[in-house]
Amino acid sequence: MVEETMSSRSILIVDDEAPIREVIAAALEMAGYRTLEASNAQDAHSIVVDQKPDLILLDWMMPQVSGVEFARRLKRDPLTAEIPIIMLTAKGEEDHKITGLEAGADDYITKPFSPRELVARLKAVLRRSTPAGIDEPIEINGLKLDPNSHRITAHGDELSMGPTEFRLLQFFMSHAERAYTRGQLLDQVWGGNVYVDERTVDVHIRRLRKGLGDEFKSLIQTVRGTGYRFSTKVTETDNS
Amino acid sequence: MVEETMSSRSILIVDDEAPIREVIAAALEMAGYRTLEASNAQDAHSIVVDQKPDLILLDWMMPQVSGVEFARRLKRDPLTAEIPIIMLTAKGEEDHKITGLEAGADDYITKPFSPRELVARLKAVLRRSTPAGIDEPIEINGLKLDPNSHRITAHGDELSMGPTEFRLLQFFMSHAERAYTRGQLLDQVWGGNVYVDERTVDVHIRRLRKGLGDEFKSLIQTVRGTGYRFSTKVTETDNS
DNA sequence: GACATCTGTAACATTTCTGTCACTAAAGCT
DNA sequence: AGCTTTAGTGACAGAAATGTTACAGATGTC
Repeated sequence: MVEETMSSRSILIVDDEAPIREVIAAALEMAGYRTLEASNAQDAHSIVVDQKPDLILLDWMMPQVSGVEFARRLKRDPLTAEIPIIMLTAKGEEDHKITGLEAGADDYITKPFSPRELVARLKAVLRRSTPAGIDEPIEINGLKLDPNSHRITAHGDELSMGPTEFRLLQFFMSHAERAYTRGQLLDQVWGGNVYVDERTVDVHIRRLRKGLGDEFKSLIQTVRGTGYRFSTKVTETDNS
Repeated sequence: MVEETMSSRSILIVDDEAPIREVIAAALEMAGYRTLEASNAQDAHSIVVDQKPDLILLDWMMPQVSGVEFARRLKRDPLTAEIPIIMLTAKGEEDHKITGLEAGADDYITKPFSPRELVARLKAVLRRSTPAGIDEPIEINGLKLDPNSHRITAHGDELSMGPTEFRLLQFFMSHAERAYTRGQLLDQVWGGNVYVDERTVDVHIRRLRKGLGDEFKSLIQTVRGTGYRFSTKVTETDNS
């Protein structure tokens, strides 16, 4: 997995069972995050206000104030509403998904889950919810991608492509001039926790090239034996 | 499903029931993996230490030492901690979330599962456990090799060559001024246990020189009776 | 529900790479 | 110079990687 180098974020883990908290904390710290822990909603709330964690992992089942209730409360307060929440639900509680969504959770993880999955989804949520800065439009040679309006234009003309192609292009444009393997692209664009054949990447590359049109499709270059690369340096006899 | 040729990875299957092991082994071998089998923790441990498998498929339920216990043991030992583990759990055992997390499994598969799913998830785990480091470009006399973009440029102009030539050049550039035998090159560039005629190296040297062009091909020097060498110092005997 | 869109996979087509061989050229040796 | 050994070269068939197309299921919309 290709790691992002960013100032370590802090994650608040809210669960009434200490062993679970510890396991999760260990996994997150291994992945380079700082962790905070709380066993109940009261403590959790103090910590949220006090430490402003970057994300909250919230167990659905908790004595007294339930996870849902706590989430709802956080989302109501403008001060804390922006903090993304990932709900931890156990098998069989999946039906409560709707309630959870209403409460304002940003993602769900169903127990049991692997540490990798946890970290992967956590990253995804963090990436998505990063407020400003990262969402700046990227423009290269007249090809402009705007993450906010979700639009791609070539010299002003709008190009249309599917969501996956959009994310793929977005990733490429923000990581130009570097070759990525299909596996890395799956991790970065699809999200680490999917089980998809690597050849699927090829198909989406094809769709992306098609969507870019003749003028820009050459920016997506094949690196034979490795993967693909987004590069403004066009070479006819391109190869590895 | 046609699979990659990569130096086939070895997977250790640990399950006390022989039929299950065989089914799994067959599926994995079909997908191009080498398989090792063990019916209990003791055997499994010997194999792990001895053969260093790339991944372990571990049944949750096992007589004597349970899968969880075994996993925990492996993760405790620095020597084996890096080997990813996929747990096989049966229906109804799903609740053992905490134990499994603590044990350090990298993924879960719930029986019954399709061979297809197994292979897919296995690939995903393997993919993630083999990170791609960020390497520094190497530059010598205007010849630059950049592992990140996977490019070779001569004074800015891109040179094109095949994957093997790329690796060969990469090896040479990071081990300049030293002669290597064909055997050593096969080991280093082709990777350990390949059975390839040594003269094949000559052919790739030829291709590499061709790819480098007139200006740089003299950097690849023949050491008669021994092998080849990458050197910036042009030998006198060549000046005739 | 009919319709459109998107996704992942499989199957087939095409391109590129690989390892060998046969042969030539050069170097070493007596 | 002859003879022997070693390296350079071009051609080629099979293997491998990538490109392309078609399709079935999933999802969302009206």
